[in-house]
Amino acid sequence: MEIALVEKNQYRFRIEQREPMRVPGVVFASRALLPQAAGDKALEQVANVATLPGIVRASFAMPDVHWGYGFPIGGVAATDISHGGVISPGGVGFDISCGVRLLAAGIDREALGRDRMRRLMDILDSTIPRGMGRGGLWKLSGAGEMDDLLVGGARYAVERGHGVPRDLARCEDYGVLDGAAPGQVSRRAVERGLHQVGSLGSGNHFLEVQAVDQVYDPATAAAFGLRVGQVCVMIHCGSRGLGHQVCTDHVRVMDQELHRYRIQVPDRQLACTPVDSPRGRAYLGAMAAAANYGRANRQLLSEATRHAFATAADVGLELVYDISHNTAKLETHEVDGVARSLCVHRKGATRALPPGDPGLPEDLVRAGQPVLVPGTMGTASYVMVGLPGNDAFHSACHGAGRVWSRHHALRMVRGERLRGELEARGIAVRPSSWRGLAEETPEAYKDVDTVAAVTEGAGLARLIVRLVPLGVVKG
DNA sequence: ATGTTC
Repeated sequence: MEIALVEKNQYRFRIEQREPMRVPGVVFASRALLPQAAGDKALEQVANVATLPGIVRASFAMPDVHWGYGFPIGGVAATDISHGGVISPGGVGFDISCGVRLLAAGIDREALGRDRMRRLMDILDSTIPRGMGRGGLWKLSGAGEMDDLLVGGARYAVERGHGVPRDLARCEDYGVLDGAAPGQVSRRAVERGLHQVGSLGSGNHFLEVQAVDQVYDPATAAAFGLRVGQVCVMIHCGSRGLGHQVCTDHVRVMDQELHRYRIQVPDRQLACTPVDSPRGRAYLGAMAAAANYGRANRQLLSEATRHAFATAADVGLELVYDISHNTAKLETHEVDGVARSLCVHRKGATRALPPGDPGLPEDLVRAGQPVLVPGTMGTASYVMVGLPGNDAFHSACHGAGRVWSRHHALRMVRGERLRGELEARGIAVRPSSWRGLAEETPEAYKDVDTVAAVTEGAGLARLIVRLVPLGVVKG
C-alpha cells in the first residue's frame, strides 16, 4: 500500500485514508524519528491495521514505532465490539502482557556505594533466572496450580507469599486481568509455562538497577515515591513460552477461519476474528490467562530482587507501578460523542491514564498513571504520567524502539567488547549470552531521550523522572 | 518475543 504522509504539526503525522483503509493513520513522531529507513515497513503496517473491521478513530503509531508481526510494535488500534469489531493476536504480540515494573529502593546511590553495589549485582547475577528456554524461580505443582495462577495473576503470587498486598495496588488492574479462561490455553502452552514462572527470558528483557538522575515534576515524583539520587529497579519481561504458545495456537486457527467471517486483510499476519464471536472470546480468555502469567512472572522476579537487596544492603523495595505494553483490553471510550465499548489493542504501547481516572488506585488518582518507558542497555529510562486529551485511547510509547535488525547488530558489534565499554562507563553488566548482549547494543535502538521528549511534545504523556543505569542483569 | 525451524 502506498503511504501518503501529511505533517499535521511538529509531532503528529497523518496517513490519509484511502481504500481499503477504514480510518486514517496517525503517527506521533518528529521528522527525525519517522521510520523511513530502507526496508522498514512500519508505516505500511499502520495503514494495513486501518483496514481492520470495526476500527474506530484511527490506526495510531507511537514515537517508538517499528516493524512487527502484522501490527507494528508501537501500534494502537481500537475496534467497536458492537459493530463487527475484531480482535487480532498480532495486535497484542507474541509476548502477551510483556511489560515493565519499577521498584524504588529505600536508599540513594551514594549511600549504596561501590562495594555493596558489586555484592548486589553478584547476588542478582546468581539468582535471577534468564536466557532462552531457562527455568524459573517457582516450579508449579501441575496443571491445577497453573489454572489458579492463570486466573489469579500477581494476586495469586501474593496470596502464595510472593510479595505483599500493597504491591497489588500498584499493578495495572490490581495484578489480575479479568476474564481469564485457562481452558483456552493449550496443554502445550501450559507445559511450556510450568517451569518458567519467575524468569526474565531473553531478547530485550532485562532487570536493571538504576538511579533517579533528574526530576522534572517533584510533586508527581513524590506521589510515585521517587526522589533524586534514589536507587530503583526496573524489570522488563513477559509471559515466556506460555504466552508465545497461546499466540501461535490462536493465530493459526484465526488464519484458517478468516473466510468464515468474510474478513479480508492485506496481510495474513493480521489474522483476526470478531471480538463478539466464540473464537474471539476464546482468544480473549486465553490472552487474559497469559497476561496473568506475565504479571505473576514479574511479581516473582520482584520477590527475588527484594531478597538480593535485603542481603546486600538491608533495604526494602516499594513497587512504583507495573504496566503491560502488549495487551488487548475491553474499554469504554467516547467516539464521535458516543460512549462505545471498544477492544483496544496496544502492542508495544502502554496505557497512560490521566489524573482523575477511576481506573487508578486511590493514592495515584490525583497524580495520574505512571507510564514506564524503559530505554535500552546503557541508556536512560523514564517515568512519565498520563495526560488528559490523549486521543490515542490514553496510550503512550513503551521504550526506545528498534532501528537495527538483530542480524545487523550481530554483524556490527561484539558482546565482549560492548560489555567492556559499558563497564568502563561504570555500568555493571551481567549477560546471559554474548550474542544476546550484542543484539541489544544501544546503537540498535532509537534515542530514548528523543522518544520521551517527542512523546511529551505530542501530548501523550508528561515527563516526571529520568533514570540512569547502574547495573544490568541481561536476559 | 520464542524449547531462536511443528
